Amino acid sequence: MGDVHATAADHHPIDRPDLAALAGLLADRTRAAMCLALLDGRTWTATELARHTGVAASTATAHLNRLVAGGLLEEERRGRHRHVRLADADTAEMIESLASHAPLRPAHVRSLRDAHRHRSLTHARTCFDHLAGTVAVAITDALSDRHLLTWDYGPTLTPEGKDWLRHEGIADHRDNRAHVRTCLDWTERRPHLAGAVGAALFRHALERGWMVRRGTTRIVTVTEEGRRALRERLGVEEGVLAGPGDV
Amino acid sequence: MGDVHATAADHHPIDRPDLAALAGLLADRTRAAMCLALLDGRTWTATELARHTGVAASTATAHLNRLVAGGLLEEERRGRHRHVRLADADTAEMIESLASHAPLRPAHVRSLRDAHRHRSLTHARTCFDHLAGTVAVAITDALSDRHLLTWDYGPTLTPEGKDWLRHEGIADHRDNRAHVRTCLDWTERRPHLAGAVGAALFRHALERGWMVRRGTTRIVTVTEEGRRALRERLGVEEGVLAGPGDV
DNA sequence: CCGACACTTCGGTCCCCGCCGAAACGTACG
DNA sequence: CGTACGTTTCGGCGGGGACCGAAGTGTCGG
Repeated sequence: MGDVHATAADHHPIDRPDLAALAGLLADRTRAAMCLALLDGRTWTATELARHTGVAASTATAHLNRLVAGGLLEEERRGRHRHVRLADADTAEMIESLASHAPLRPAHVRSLRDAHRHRSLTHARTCFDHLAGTVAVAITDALSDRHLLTWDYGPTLTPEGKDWLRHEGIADHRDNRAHVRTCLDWTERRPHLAGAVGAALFRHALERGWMVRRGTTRIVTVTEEGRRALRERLGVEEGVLAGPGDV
Repeated sequence: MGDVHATAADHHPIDRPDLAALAGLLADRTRAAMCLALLDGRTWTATELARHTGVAASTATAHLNRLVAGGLLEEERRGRHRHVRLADADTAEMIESLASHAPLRPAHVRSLRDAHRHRSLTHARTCFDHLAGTVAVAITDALSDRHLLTWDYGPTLTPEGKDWLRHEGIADHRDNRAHVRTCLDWTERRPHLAGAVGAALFRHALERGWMVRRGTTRIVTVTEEGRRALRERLGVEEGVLAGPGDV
């Protein structure tokens, strides 16, 4: 039957997901650290990332090339700067989800500053477009306790929950198919609210001055006003909301 | 101030997720292929996986060692055989989710058998404990059309949906917090029903003889009886349910 | 127009790891 | 027992890629 391998096979080009290629992008300490840093949803320059990960500028260039080519990052050249950010919310979710499944490794803490920064991160941080950390889990729990969020057959807003969002003016008007997702917290190992509703809630909190972002990091602190608002509106305990001391 | 790095830092052991380590496990073609194969939820022996991925037995041993050590696989030694399977449904979801984000690569098709196998896989296959492929997407769409499943604020069963499951005898009695999740299909790039409800539905279909698994592969075929049942109960079009010819 | 700066390219080193075959080990089966 | 078979260990080979420093390109600011 001679040469067979050039017949019907070519008519149906077979595409299979290249899992190894995607995983390979994240399989390096430096690139993983870059992606984790970019989870703050901001735009970083190449030099910032190089300094943050502790590698030479030339090494950072090579890594960013691969991440951009792989579609994980998007770049924007402005003058002599190379700005990069995560491609989209979907990519961010994938990375955060992967991180939540990853084994925990004891990290080398060099200074008291490091230790404090870590405490702040576990307390409240951004996760691309929504909130993560102890505070996020507490808010999620509070929503559940008040029957605004239910877990039967998957996390969903209850009718009361939808009304509450509208009443608070948080409802995401741009799409009426707002998405409730939950995100597993690495520190808490418990789910917190994510998706479009989680993002709208966080945006709302920032606009009302309930929370502020700490400089150029992922760290978020809850303001005095925020503590009051969250206690009054959701019954979140003040103790949980108090950060690890003021910096 | 001399030696500082051995003070308060040690009191607070800092654990950070080792994203690179987890990704590294999947960053190899052979290991990725093994995990993808294991997505059928079955138990494979080391030799089977070696043959399936086309590597020597000794190479397979090394890979399995790493996957087991990394917690992705669980093993069971029986006599001279080493049986492995994915650690749990959570791990399977993570891999499938990662696969759905991975870039598609044109695969090398060697034979007509390969091409046909691929068509069968895209039509209907197992995804650990539930169904994936064109048929799964069609069923999910049908559930949505009949308002048994809603997408507002995240995928959830409607009250009608819960009643329908109970009426059909599909309800998962083991836990009343059954979980609705959706899984992005690589072939369709559209979501299909997963989670506990998806699993219960698939189990039900197997028990009623609506579908049968094809040998030791992930391939699933819809029986004549299944076609009728799905059309009558959910209004799924027969055309979609017909497989790519009988083998 | 000249220095400072952000980034890139290039050359070179080093190490990790995926692969194999050969031999050893242990179990199953006649 | 002895043979067959599934799996493991070991040695060795080869390639890919992570890293750096030095030199080059382009841009901004004085």
